[in-house]
Amino acid sequence: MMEVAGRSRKRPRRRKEPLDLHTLNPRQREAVMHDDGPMLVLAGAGSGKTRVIIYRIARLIGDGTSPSRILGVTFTNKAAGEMRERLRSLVGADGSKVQLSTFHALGLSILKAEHEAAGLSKRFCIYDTSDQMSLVRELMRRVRVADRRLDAGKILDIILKTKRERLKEVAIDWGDDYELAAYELYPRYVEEMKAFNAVDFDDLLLRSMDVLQIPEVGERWANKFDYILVDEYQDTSSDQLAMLKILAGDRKNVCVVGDDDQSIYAWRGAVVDNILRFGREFGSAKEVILDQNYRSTGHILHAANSVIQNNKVRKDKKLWSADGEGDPINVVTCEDGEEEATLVSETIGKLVFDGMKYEDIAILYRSNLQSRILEEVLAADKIPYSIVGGQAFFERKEVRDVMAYLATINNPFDEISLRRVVNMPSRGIGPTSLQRFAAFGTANNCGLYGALCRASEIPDIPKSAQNGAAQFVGLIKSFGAQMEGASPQDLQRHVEHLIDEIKLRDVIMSADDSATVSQRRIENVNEVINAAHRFAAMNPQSESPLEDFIFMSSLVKDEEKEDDRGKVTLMTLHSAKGLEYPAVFMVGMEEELLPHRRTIELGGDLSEERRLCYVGITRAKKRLWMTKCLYRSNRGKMMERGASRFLEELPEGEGVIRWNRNSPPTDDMTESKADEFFAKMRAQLGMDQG
DNA sequence: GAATCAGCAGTTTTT
DNA sequence: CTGCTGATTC
Repeated sequence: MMEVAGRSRKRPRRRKEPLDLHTLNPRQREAVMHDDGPMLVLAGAGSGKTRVIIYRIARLIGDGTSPSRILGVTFTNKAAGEMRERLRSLVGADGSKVQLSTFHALGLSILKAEHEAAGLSKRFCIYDTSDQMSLVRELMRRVRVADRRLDAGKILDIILKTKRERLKEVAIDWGDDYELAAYELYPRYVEEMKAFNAVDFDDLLLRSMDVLQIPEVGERWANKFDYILVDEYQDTSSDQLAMLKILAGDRKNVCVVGDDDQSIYAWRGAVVDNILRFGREFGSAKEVILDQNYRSTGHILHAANSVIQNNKVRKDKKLWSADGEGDPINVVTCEDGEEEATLVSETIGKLVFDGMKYEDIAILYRSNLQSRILEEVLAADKIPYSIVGGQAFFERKEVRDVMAYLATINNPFDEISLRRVVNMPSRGIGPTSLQRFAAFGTANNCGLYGALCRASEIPDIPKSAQNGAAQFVGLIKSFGAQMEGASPQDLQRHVEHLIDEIKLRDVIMSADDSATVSQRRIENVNEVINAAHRFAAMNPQSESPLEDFIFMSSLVKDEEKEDDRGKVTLMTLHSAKGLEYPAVFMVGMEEELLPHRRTIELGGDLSEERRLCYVGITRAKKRLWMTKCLYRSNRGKMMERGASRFLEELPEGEGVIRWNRNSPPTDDMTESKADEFFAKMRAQLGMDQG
């Protein structure tokens, strides 16, 4: 299984946790000690579920199971990495032999191993969403089904949905332009993906499922693992469940851990039902409920319980804590968004004055739009912050450019990557020439790359474009030959050479943008070289390093891990899942923001929005503020706002104090000290200005 | 082949 | 109010 190329993880070595079962509560111990057969662990927020998984794996190894026959499945590479580390600190070297993977990486492993059976040639590539979009856009241009400005994303959605449901053609339910366009483009999408030797994210699951249907292949994989553990099971899709069933074989030694109340990705195909009917899928399953919370204080948990209880379909459980009630939670009404941001900023100032660290504080919101005003005010108040969920490293334009070159070198039939780089830097191959090349490729069944190879045979192509094509093909071929049989250690050198060869840094420097932006881009390009180096260091055994490096880049959303210490964290409620902070602000607790307008309009099921609220509340360890505005400027216009219905669902009584920003409660924590603090701050600001 | 402009849409996003 | 896309222009 492929290693994740994370930033060099220099975090302090974790203290070695002894495998002492007495540190577990009875329920946790039950889950850890459970013998064979399926088990569902319903783990409420903050109930120590990761610990249970780690300890269970350690216990299995301790009882003689070979580590390499244990499979742990997570949803993110980050989670897999963290689990690997904790495991290593618990059981030592054996821990690294455990197979830890995401469903998608697992699918990729299967497709790589069984590519012949899957009908893929050895060098296939993975298309991510933006590659898929490019393909759909290209198809829209080519087939003028509806040359009006249709949103390629919507068409893609329909195509992908059809593909996931394994339908032969797009169902026409509404007969609108999107459906008709998708209907027209669907077969072409499939055809082109095949011609390009490309698979998309869904294919990693769907096509590996196809392969596993072949009896001897399925059997081989079903016998690979003795025990399977799945984290965040509430987020599994029906395909993932199906895959799990095959891998589990008849032994059904499957342990899934999840929380139906934290299922917030149904819109992305997660099936909450998977958790509610796990027993039916796997036969009589043991069920363990972890509801003792080790994270938050009482009032916060009461609030969370109180809100989530309003969801009708759920596994009944109630979080409780052995610790005290703690501070009440604050529900604050503000005038408008700016005042809300100011309130948050000032309160953070007080918290820090009282000794809290910036990194202990998080601001959560429903939609990324909300971050802007917060940023402005925090910056003005000189409060350091960092935002989670910016553009992922491998999605940045200049990084994609490099990766597209590598993808083309690896698989020249990958036309999306090919088109991206063929005229970068400029080689005199404009849209018209490209069009002619493409037409020739189609007519002679040799693809765009084949056409570029035979540039001189094609009429109506200007000499300059012919030369450009020859030069380009020469470059691709030369690197292709170099990469052939290259060792992982060679990879970095080749990538460096490539970047020089295509004069990427010059291209960036001569582009429009400001010096700082260009500088950043060049740093990103350099970072690709570093990433190649890290990849080589982590995968010294890779037989096709180029290919594996590209795969890694498609599967790993490697956020730039800037140093978040000393900074307040801003992020969406979705990104906050799995994290915890001593102090949390949930801003924009308003109708049409927290139950989001789109969800309200779609009529009916607000349970996922409620879960989102629940996730937000349960991130807080000690202090929680929920803020709302009476007015908010929407798109240029001030709009009156209503309080989120979820605020009504909070408990009554001393655990929740509701107040208005204009009349804060008198017993405010350290008001006099805070005044002193702000006086000092104002003086400082005054000095800065003068 | 690059630059500028008008028009439009505007949740969430682990892979 | 923004940010992106496609079309138009030089």
